[in-house]
Amino acid sequence: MAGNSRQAGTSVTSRALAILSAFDEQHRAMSLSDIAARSDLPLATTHRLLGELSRWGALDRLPTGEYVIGRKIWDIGHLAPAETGLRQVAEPFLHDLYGATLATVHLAVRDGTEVVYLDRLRGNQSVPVVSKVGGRLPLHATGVGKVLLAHAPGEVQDTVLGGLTRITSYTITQPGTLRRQLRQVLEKGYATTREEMTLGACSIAVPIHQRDRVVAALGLVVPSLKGSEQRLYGALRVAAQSIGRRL
Amino acid sequence: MAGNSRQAGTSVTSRALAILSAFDEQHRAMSLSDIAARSDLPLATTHRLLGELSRWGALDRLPTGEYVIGRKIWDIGHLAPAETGLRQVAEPFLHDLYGATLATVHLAVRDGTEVVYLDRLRGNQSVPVVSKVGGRLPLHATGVGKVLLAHAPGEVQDTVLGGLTRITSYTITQPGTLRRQLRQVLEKGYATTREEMTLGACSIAVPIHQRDRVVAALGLVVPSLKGSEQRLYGALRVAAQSIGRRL
DNA sequence: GCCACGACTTCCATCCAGTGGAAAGCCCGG
DNA sequence: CCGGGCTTTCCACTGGATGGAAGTCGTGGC
Repeated sequence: MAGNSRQAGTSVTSRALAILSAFDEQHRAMSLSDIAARSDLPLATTHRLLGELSRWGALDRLPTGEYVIGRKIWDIGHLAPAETGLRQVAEPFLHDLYGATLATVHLAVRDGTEVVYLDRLRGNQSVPVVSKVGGRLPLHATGVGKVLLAHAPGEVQDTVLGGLTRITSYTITQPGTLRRQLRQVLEKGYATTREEMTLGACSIAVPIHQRDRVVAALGLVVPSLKGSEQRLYGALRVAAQSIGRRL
Repeated sequence: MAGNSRQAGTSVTSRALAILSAFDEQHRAMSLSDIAARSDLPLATTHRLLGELSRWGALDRLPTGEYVIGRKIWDIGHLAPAETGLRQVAEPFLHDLYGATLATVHLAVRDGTEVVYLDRLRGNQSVPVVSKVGGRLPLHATGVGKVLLAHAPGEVQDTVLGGLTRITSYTITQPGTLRRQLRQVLEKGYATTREEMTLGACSIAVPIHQRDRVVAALGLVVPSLKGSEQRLYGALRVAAQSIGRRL
């Protein structure tokens, strides 16, 4: 007595992809049952797909039996032109920026209503930051996020402004306040945050233009912007222009 | 009149994976027909699978109609623990190394008979290097490669020694010579190359130990090792030990 | 201007590969 | 030694993937 009653709209391929989607920052290692539950697939099916994915190298298996994302995915991911191209070009300028400011340097793009960090240079003894390369954060509480949001289509802005979650006591949660700031970002050419994402961390960020489109943002994280805002902005602007010219 | 005669041993999932495998360093952007040819699948099937993969975000489509690896793969790849964990830990030490030496810094692991570069800090005006983050190079012609090869299982060594391809006129292609060097790597604790991969570039590299296993290699690329070998080795050893302790 | 050619997209009858419930292993901890 | 949770294997069934062919689009040669 065997069954067969697949849900509508789920091709075989998308099931394999659903399994990959089950992994995220909070779920880097999962057991068979976890994965089956999170991807909403029957155990037996999940088991077979996990086998195929592991054999190919998309997943690895830990000694504990848990599954994790494998090297092959990491590998192939680095062929993505947007990410890698931009990174490649920006890399030396990020180093220069770090050398000139000793602040944590961020290179980020927008994906939907989130910031995705493409690269990060972390100063050794500098402010603690939560960003990770490949990681995501909300658009409204980071320097690079505000820049990207200010240059995003209106509908994206509306979505984000409609759900401003509080992260620290300084996070901006009033749509009106943020909208005003976004207008200023366009006027002044840079965005700042003051402990809105992490207590003790302020940031300043500028857009990177490719031709006349904003494709990424470049930011610095420092303990305080007091007095150094213009100097940091100057360094950022030069770097962002140089990167943009080379795209 | 439709047909259906699938080759044995090709599950649906592996067809989707075959498509992803069709992409590599030399083929970052391909048309439908290219992909179908390279993954040895019928056009119509490839077309449908490409559609599914694109819809999910595994692939993007350029304005020209060509397909490229999409951000989602890049994203998920960064959840791979081996790659990301090691990188995360090593990052600050790589910066220190760069600061201390101003040489190009490499962090790499072995995958089969190749080096995979996990991270690279490129000095601005330093020697040109061919490595890319996520890229692969042969084991026998790079500093990090020799280290990883020296600590690899015998069968891997045999395979590599059996096919030493020439890259520059200084590349070591005599199995005996290389085998002798590998023994020295184990004795001295570090490996060197002299223009074996790129003319005008020498390198020095050390292993990174996790408990008592060699999990990665750390290397520097400089115009010349003359006189600075011991100083560079010292800096590398300290960094590698610090990284190893934190794993 | 028009046709020919290549590349991409859509269609659909066929049929076998994927499916998933169930049952059998396996492993701990009590 | 037994019970419960998790993983692995099994297999009859069926509906979705398949791919040859036909349709469409774009382009360049004459």
